[in-house]
Amino acid sequence: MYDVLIRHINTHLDKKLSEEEIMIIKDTFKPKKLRKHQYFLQEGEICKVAGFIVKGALKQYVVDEAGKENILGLYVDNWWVGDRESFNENVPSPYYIDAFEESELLVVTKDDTLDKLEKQPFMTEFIRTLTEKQALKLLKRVHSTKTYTAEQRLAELEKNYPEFLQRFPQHIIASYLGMTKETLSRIRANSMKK
Amino acid sequence: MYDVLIRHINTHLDKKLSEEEIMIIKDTFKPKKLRKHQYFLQEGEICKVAGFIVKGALKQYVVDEAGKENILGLYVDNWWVGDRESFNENVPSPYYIDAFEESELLVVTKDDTLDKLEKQPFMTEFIRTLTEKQALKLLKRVHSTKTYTAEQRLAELEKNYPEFLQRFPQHIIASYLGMTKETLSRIRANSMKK
DNA sequence: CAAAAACGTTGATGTATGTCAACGTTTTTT
DNA sequence: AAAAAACGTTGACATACATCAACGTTTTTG
Repeated sequence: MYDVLIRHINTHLDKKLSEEEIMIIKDTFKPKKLRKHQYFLQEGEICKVAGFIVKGALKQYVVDEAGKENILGLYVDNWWVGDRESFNENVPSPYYIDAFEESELLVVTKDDTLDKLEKQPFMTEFIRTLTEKQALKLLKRVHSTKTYTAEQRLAELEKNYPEFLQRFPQHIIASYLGMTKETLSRIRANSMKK
Repeated sequence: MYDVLIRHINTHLDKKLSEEEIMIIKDTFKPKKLRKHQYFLQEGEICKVAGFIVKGALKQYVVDEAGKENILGLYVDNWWVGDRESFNENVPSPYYIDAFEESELLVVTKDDTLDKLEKQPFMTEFIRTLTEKQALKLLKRVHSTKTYTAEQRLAELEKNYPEFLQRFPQHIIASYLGMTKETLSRIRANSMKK
């Protein structure tokens, strides 16, 4: 279980983790299982843990006045979940995050993060790289939501995250891409014909 | 000149900068002036410096096949500019950044960042906070671009960054908000009437 | 200061995508 | 296995916004 996380961290750092560092990781991250549909975080709550997805799939969303889920993020194996702002600043989160599939996570609490992990240079370095990469992805998403047609956005998703299309149903993908399920359906029907 | 930057860093950290740390800052950040319309970064270039805006205004954009500028970011006094991905990974940037007004920056090179700044815990901590805040803003922007109408997006901008409306002409604001200048003009005409 | 460029507004028209509704299929629950 | 819920598709229609074009005003430039 932990080796998935360790391999993940190694691929994002310049040098491999030492035995000692690996021990620290095993000591601070706790396993947590989520049933399908179980909440990881609810609107109004403070996000108390950050989680690494060993296996599974989760979605992050807001619910609008009409009660419709608006998908902001999809997360699968080897990704991180949580609301960083809520976690860091101890403020209520505006987001829901729930398990879309049965999922296995490794989670850390805020206290453990501060007391153990952030004392470790390898960890602060790792967090930094990760946050930066996340920010870059988001900038690209802002850009693509603005400039591309629904069809182009789908093509981009197929290219960058083909696994999403297998794992999530179409109405979820549609919402993530900022379009309705009907539009997505029509686009697919169209591109079939070619 | 440097006190603007120092004050800025102080507001983002838990404890104030020491005299020694201030010396390091003064030693690594170099003043740089940009004329109106001067490039800070061009598409295809590697972003060699990161800059803090002491005074001025810059815009970040991509140019599409039709030659149209598509504004991704607007930056004014007390903000940072640069392409982090290009800067960090030494890869060509897809973005243009240029001065919209005569601007005064304080810039650091990559080498100085690694050799001097990132040896300093206060600086890595600062960069982390900043990157996180940026990521949060971007997530909100992804969300708002997707879910709000043109009118609501303008209202949001007026609330969050009223200074933009003063400093940038309407067609720039429109592009930043992901709409055409005509639409923006009509929205304003409409809300006047009320 | 005259000419040119940039900017903002308004109207006519086009279009991508949303909304609403009905229906068949697949999956989940009991 | 039956019933219920979730999912995907298709059609008719609505609409927010883009595009194109013309024109007046303001700003920049030689």
